[in-house]
Amino acid sequence: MATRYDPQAAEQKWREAWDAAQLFKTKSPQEAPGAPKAFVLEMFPYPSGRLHMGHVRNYAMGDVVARHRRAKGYNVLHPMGWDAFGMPAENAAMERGVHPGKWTYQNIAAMKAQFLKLGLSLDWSREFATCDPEYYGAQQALFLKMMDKGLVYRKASKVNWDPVDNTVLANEQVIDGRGWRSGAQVEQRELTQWFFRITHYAEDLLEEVQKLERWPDKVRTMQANWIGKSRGATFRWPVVGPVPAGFDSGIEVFTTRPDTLFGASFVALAPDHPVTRALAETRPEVKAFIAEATRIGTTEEAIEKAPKLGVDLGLRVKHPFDPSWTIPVWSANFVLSTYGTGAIFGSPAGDQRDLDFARKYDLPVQPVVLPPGVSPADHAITTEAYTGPGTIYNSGFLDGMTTDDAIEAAVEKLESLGLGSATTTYRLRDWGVSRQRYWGCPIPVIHCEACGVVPVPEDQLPVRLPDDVAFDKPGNPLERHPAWKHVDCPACGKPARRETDTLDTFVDSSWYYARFASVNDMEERAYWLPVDQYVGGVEHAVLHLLYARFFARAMRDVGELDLPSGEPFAGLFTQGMVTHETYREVIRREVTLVEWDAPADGAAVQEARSLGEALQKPIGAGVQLSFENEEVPFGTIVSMGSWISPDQIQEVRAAPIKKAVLTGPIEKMSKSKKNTVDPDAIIAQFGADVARWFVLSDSPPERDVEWTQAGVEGASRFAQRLWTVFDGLPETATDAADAAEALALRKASHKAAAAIDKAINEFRFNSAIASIHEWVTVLKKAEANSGLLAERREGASMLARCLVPFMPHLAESCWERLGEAGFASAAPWPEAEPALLVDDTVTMAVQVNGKRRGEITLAKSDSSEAAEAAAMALPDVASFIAGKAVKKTIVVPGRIVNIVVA
RNA sequence: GCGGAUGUGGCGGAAUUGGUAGACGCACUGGAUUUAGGUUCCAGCGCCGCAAGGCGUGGAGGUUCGAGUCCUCUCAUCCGCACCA
Repeated sequence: MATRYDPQAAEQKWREAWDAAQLFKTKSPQEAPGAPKAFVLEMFPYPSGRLHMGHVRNYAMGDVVARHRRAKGYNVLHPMGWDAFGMPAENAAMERGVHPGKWTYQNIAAMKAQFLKLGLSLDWSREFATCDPEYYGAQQALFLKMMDKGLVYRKASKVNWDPVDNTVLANEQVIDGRGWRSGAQVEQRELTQWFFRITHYAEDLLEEVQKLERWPDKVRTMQANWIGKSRGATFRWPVVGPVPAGFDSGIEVFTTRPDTLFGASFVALAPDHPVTRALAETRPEVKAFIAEATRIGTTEEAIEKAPKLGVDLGLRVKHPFDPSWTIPVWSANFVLSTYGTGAIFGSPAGDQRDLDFARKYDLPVQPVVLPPGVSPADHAITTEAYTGPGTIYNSGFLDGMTTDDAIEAAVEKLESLGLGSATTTYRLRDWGVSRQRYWGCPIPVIHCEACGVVPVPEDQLPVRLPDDVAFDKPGNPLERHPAWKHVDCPACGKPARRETDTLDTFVDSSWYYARFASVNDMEERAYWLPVDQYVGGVEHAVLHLLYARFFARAMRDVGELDLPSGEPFAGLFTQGMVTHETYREVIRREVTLVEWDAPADGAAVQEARSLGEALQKPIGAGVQLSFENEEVPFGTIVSMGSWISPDQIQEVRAAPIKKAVLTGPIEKMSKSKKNTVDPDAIIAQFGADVARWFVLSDSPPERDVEWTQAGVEGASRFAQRLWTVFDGLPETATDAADAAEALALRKASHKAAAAIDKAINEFRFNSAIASIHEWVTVLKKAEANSGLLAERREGASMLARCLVPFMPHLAESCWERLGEAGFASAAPWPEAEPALLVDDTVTMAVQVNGKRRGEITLAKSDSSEAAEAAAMALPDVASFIAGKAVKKTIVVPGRIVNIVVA
């Protein structure tokens, strides 16, 4: 009788053995001559203190790739570290009085202990945290080099200010007008900030992202949209009469539609355009408009089609193609100061926003583009602008041209008039990196009244964070520290002030992959980079992944990275989330609602209404909600209690007061919804292998997977069943093997190994797991045949090696049970023998008029004629074609026979 | 509004050059083993139908001997961006 596999004992044993053998230590290029390299990387975690199932899935996927590559003969780099600077540590400091550094390193220790239990094939010798002074010191050196190259600069600008986190946010970090972490409504403030010149690489970042074939299309598209390239023209509208100083040469606008210039009826400036602001000094109505526009811009909750607002600035400009024609200049709230020149011309017939604005303020609407197949008399613009292509009319020298030709002709004309030229504009803006926080990388500069901004000399790096800081007041502790910021100027020696802003933590994660490849050896970096396979969440599609691409270029250009393409991640995989059902406690009220509109206790009705909608379905199904086994009739007043965790369900159901459990939607695991499952508890109960197996098995890796208790238990049962394949192997064969059966079993094993190999290469882990299931079933069936021992042993040996990427500990136990030497984790991949992958017979479907009526099995060498004859001879086929004329027969060798009858 | 995806049994999903739709897993049903629960094993499991057979990949058309796969239109859901001139 087979023994049971004990994951707890086995997993610890193997982890210790791997560790003792230094199995996953990275080899230098010299130690692995001739082997191709593979840098496998998962996005490193923020040390929050606890591992969650999302981590397990992310790192399990990376580990499948790393272990598979290792078995395939690659020299593998698979490191791990910590993205350790950030707000939560400061929040902990404020709430609990613990130093952010202490809190962070404690969390790292706790999480690392959890990580180790997962059995990941990581090289921990390269571990670092971004808050280690060695790391952020190197980052400071990099910052100074970039400053030297002009890739870093300082300017006063409007910034996104998060009033909860008390810091600045980059544009990428503002989502729907709210801070990405705090969720607070972001305000605009004018501050002097440090910027990375990411726009310097806008064109390259856009062009190269299209070439990253091993990135998901979705991410590539998102980045391309974010960079937002537009070709158009920038040109001046000469101003009539006196204008604010500096604008006497005219108002500059950007457009992508110069072909519609003859339809222009106004020029509009952004509310914070310098001209608008200058006029506001003397004109109260302009000032009032700016205030109103700013108010709407920042407080509008759901930015639902904010109304078009404007004010006539009282200026007029001359049309570039006809100086005798002048049009008014307005300021409008829909014009963005940050895009293009912050000014537009309105051509209402060809742009919906311009049309809305023109209708509201009664400005002319002159159609200039005729849609194909429409006559001028039939074309009228009322409330819908026509933005499509067509023929230009009402437009002087552009008349009769197509829109495309007219764009070119108009630009040429503008150029010849010396008013402007063709330009390309990007939506992407420079990356503001100043943060008014303590727990981040100090910006290594000193401000001197005499010398200005002075870089900290290299031999004084790293600029370390002071340890003695207080978090009792909001704001930046570095600013308030009594001594830290007071230093002497490195240039003139006079008293000066240290920069107290720290760098955005996204800077830390923009180059960590290079540090993993080598601390500072450029040759070693060149060997490992780019990362061959990067694995992480899609939420970083524009933030981290764009910044990292920028940094790789910047590092290359300052000589820190020999990476010609500038692309740090050759392959990217974005994995789905781990979800779980949600549960909510429901408390019954001793009232029954007669009608929904009954004016009962207002709040209760409100709750009952919202719940009533949710309950209609479950109650229809008859089982979802019951109090003490009594079904709740629709219309009963209940109140929604709090979210409860899966293990509280029994407790709530058994509660003496009338409570029930409402099963809610399946959502991403989160603390607030209490639908998390603790990896530690799962590992303690089932083992790490089972946890890994389950998060990879059910869904394709890029989609969400729903965690279910039944699913984990199924995975655990399968692990035991797989173990019996090995544990049940007898030492000696008792019968002679049947040659045909032996060959069939060998073929099944070799085909399975090949299928698993292919599926892993294609990131179809769920398919690989399905193949392992089938394989185990085949091997279990073979147990009844006592003559097949050699073939069973061969299959088992291959299976153990194919199992390594998924359930590495169990694979080792199986390997050991087989009596094989060394570690399964170090064994080469079981390559299938090509001869065993081909069959000499084929099964073909037989169709009559495209409907399947039977199947035939033939030798592979049989001719099409033979196949046709065999098909015709099938009784089921014969009955369908009896008495009918066969019009033709299609034979696709090895696939199908289709008989077409009248 | 723009952009990107995705729609297949009760559920997660296979089918990746146009060629046997539903692999594999979960759930469920029946049976065997077990004092019982659990485990394990065997069998069944798209829908309608007693059967013969018919119908089936969101919907409607089309191309083809043959369509989940290709084309046109359409509906739904999810994600991203959102006054970007």
